[in-house]
Amino acid sequence: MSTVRGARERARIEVTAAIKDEARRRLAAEGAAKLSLRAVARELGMVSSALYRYFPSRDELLTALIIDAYDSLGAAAEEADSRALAAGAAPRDRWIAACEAVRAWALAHPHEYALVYGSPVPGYSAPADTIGPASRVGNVLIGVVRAAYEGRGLALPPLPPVLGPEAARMAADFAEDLPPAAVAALVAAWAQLAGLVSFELFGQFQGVVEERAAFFTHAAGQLAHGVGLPAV
Amino acid sequence: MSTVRGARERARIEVTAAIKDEARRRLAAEGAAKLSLRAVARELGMVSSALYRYFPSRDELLTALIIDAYDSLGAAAEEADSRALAAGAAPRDRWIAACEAVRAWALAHPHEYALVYGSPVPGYSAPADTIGPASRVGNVLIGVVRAAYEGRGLALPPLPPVLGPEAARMAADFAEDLPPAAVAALVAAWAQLAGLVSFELFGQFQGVVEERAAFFTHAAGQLAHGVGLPAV
DNA sequence: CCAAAGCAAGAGCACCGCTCTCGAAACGGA
DNA sequence: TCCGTTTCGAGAGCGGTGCTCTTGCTTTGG
Repeated sequence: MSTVRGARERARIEVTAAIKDEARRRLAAEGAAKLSLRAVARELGMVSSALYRYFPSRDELLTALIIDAYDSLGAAAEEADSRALAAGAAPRDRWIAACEAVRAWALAHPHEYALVYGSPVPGYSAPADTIGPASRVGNVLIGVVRAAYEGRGLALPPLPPVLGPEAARMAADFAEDLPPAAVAALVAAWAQLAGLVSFELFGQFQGVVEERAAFFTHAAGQLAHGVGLPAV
Repeated sequence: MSTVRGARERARIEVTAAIKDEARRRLAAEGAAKLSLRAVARELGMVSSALYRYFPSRDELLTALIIDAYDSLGAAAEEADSRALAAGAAPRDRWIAACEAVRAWALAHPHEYALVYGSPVPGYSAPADTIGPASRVGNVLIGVVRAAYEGRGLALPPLPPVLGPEAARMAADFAEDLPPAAVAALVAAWAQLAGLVSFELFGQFQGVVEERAAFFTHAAGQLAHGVGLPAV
């Protein structure tokens, strides 16, 4: 698969990784707005123009970091769910574990979280390369709901008629074995989860919520209820 | 009150407003990241250094825009709720109307919404001047829940014991006449509402949700249920 | 072995936030 | 009315940015 042909390709891969590492370091330290190519190059002992051999623009570098962040966040959620599953947790507890993993990752990597779920930094438009890694968290949540559905079933209110076709389409696209109402609820819960994490991370809870971990766990439990997971 | 003493103060007020207007225009056109003092000054026919007589830094200009955005958003929510109230709407419908007003404002002013609910742009720290205007949306939601509470009461699940003191504190701070469980649910719903709007605005629903207005209305209804509003 | 391709380096362009100085204008008390 | 004080716009300038182009050097592969 990834047969490295010569010293040149090897060097290219190494330098590309070094650039991303240094960029990630500066991103964590100062945020995306202050991430400068020149500073990254300086820290790596190269001149700024040399960096353009590896990334055609600052935005492309940021996009690479975004993809890595999606992957890292997705892996964290997957791992937390796997751990909960191995411990024999009920769907509701797996759900909460996944949500808490997302929150923990966000608190540990605030600027990377802002990069993926905050306001889009460049002109606009998340490139198509990001949609794959971006869905990993969603897939974890889908898996939890699927397990509950195949077990005791889901407790969901009926969908309003106007949303019927839309929910059916979403179900066909993302989880054809689940009821459309469950898929629609899942998408909403996913966005709401991000809202809870973003508010805490971006300081909106300052002076409002103090016991943030407990509050979040409670809210995640409410989200679990919202997607029909049994309370057991 | 605001007696303008001389031509100097009058000019200062006018120029300050003109700067903010032009900055808002450029913000709407290109986003906060690309808002430059020099471009604003250029468009206003002044030299960039002159602008520092009115705003000590770019961040201070952005802060002023943030405060205005909070106020504009809050006014939109208040107006929508008042209209619903005047039309004799039930609390649940007032709630949905307020949520839809927030979404509509966000869609109409995406960059300003990103400024207040997206990732914090400058170094950090929302200044203290923003907390007043920031609470207007929250107050609307509180008012709707209060009306329901004083009417038929609220249908809320019990709070986990660990959150008892925290919820009581939040209730004392923001709505002492409401049950702590309602206030806790309100805060969570507020964050979740922002999550729904942010996902739509920041492109996270691209390729996922198509019928966004209907989907949002449904999700807002679920949020209403989450804060205990009767379904009537 | 040698042409082609990849590479780092440097100079340079246009822009940025911000500071400082300077002269003109408005202000307000004597 | 005069005059010191304050406010203001303009200009030059500093250090920084993203990005481009040219210039040679090195690796590559036929």
